[in-house]
Amino acid sequence: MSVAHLDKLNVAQRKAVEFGIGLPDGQTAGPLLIIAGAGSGKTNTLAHRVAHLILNGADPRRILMMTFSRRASAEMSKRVGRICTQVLGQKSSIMTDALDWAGTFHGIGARLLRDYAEQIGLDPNFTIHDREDSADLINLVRHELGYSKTETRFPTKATCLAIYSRVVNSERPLNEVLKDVFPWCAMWETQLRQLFAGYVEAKQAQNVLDYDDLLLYLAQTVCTPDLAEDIGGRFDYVLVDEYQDTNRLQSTILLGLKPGGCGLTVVGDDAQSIYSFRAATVRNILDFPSSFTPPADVITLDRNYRSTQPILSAANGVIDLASERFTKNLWTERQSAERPRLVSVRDENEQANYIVEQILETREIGTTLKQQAVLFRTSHHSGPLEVELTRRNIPFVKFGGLKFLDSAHVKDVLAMLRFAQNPRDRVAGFRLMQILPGVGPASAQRALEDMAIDADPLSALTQHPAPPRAGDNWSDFVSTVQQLSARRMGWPAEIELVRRWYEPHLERIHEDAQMRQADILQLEQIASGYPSRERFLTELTLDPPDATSDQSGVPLLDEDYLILSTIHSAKGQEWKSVYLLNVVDGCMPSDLGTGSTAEIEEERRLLYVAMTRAKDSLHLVTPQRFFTHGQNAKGDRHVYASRTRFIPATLLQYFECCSWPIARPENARETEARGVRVDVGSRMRAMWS
DNA sequence: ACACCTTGGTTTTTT
DNA sequence: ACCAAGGTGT
Repeated sequence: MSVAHLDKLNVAQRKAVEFGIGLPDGQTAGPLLIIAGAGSGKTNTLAHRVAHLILNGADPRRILMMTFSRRASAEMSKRVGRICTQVLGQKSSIMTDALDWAGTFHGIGARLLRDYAEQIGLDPNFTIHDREDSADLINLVRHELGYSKTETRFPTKATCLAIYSRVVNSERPLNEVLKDVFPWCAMWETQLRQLFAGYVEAKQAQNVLDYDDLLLYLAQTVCTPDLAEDIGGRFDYVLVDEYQDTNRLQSTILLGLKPGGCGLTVVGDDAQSIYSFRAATVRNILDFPSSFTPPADVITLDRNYRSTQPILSAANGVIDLASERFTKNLWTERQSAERPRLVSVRDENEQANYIVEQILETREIGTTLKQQAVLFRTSHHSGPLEVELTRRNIPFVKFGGLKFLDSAHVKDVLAMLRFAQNPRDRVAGFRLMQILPGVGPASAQRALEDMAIDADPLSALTQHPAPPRAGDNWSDFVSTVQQLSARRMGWPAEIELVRRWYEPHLERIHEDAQMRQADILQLEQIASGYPSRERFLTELTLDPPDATSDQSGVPLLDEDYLILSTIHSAKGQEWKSVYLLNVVDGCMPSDLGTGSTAEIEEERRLLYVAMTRAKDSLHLVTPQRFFTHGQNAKGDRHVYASRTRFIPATLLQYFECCSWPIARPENARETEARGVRVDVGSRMRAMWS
């Protein structure tokens, strides 16, 4: 057996790859925790371990690989595929095709729940609500309970959902969560409890699951002895990447799947924990070894292969100031004379100009656009840059932030498909009916009520009298639903039917119907890539197309384009050149996240994650002022900003500090020489005299 | 009674 | 530039 692939690994990596493989009597490896710093070849090591397992006779169909985010999951699958090709040679495509239990916790959850639905009393036709849908449903219950008319303002639907989600994901009681995370809502504890009870009942009556249910139901399932053995027995090896991003509920699932920790490997880095707003906790990593008897083995990877020493020194400097650390500083042998740049510019427009110039310059010397990325804290920070890129015809793809699927018109079309799939889905029905002119919340509720109490909701809908002023629109709607449910035309012809029903409404409702229509045609394109309506609906909510580029749709694969990404979505990625926007207080840390020290610490780790994405060159840009688009009560248009608090004066030694554009005195003189003065005001007055 | 319009108060990051 | 209450018109 060839072990050549192991030669490229360092001692620690190799230990992690070979851990517990080749034990006598076919014993499986015990639990293993790999603490791995940024760029230490973490995913690579995991991928090698998978390849090595297969090489040593493990059945790829019985290997489960999970992570929290879709981007990380895609990266993991890609790397495993590549390593397997190298290691396994020609057999590899058969083997990697069989490795199909790879995905996010939510995606794996959805898949397992469809398999076990019958056994846990779930209708396998369940539909999945995204966050918006869940909020809408919670809002319906909120109205029913009369909480929209309270004396003082009841929390909004989004806040209610956030609280609910936090309770579920952190596995903590409501009163504690309220006290710690949502103190301003603590007075509503009783009402919230009632609201959540109603919400859960509504979901069950409508046969829908929300994101949290995918985990919650799975956790419940794997904690039921018989089923646990059955599900756990399907997998010989369970590997989890980005373990610091998991929360209590997810660790419950893991421990349920593999109570003894046999075949379980998790990889993580506490310095990169940036999802605590989703109840992720570093305690999962810290407590992992002692969750088992005997405790899990721990292997640490602290050699960085990605960045040059100056970049790494700066990043280490930032994370050194964190109040709590568990992992060691990273080291590398990649020397370079170039320190990361800290660039001061006047405002966000100059920031955009600076970045565009640098990017083009870098491309001139041979770094493609794809090897460069612009990162930012919140999605809208890239606004001015996107304008500039579009103006100068530089193609880009943006990850994170507003999605295609969030736009109203796309949601309308999807709601129709969902409603036909599952007529008990009230959120979908409620939305659809109100599209029709002359139909509002009251008429919609009445129709849905009729459907809800009927054993056959569809026939209840046909028999329901049309609302007085809805006219023909109502019967058009009903017959469209019927045709879709009858499934005569098959997929993807169905979506064309939906489009034809929706088009007149689209033109009536929206001024910019043209652009929106193009989106719907694009949705149709995407839809035709899926084998069935069910698959399309499920996979679209769990795995929506997350990249948005300027209008014309995602650039072709062979085209070169620049990457724009939120820092969160950049996790696990790397680029030759990285540009970080708005490295100023108020953006990093976001002034929304400066409440508690824990939040500030998370913002610091965020900066660390961003900086460690860079291989060769790193630019942190600090505009002296930036726009806050009217969110403060004050509504101040621009705010004067100072450098982020995470880079105090003591750390400036690690950076090359400069301002841009470089002041050129002769330019100033030129302007003055040209300086013809015009009194525009007097000309204006002259116009009217 | 209901749909639709106006006005006032918000907003991160991901599944 | 977006969502949730209250007011107005049919």
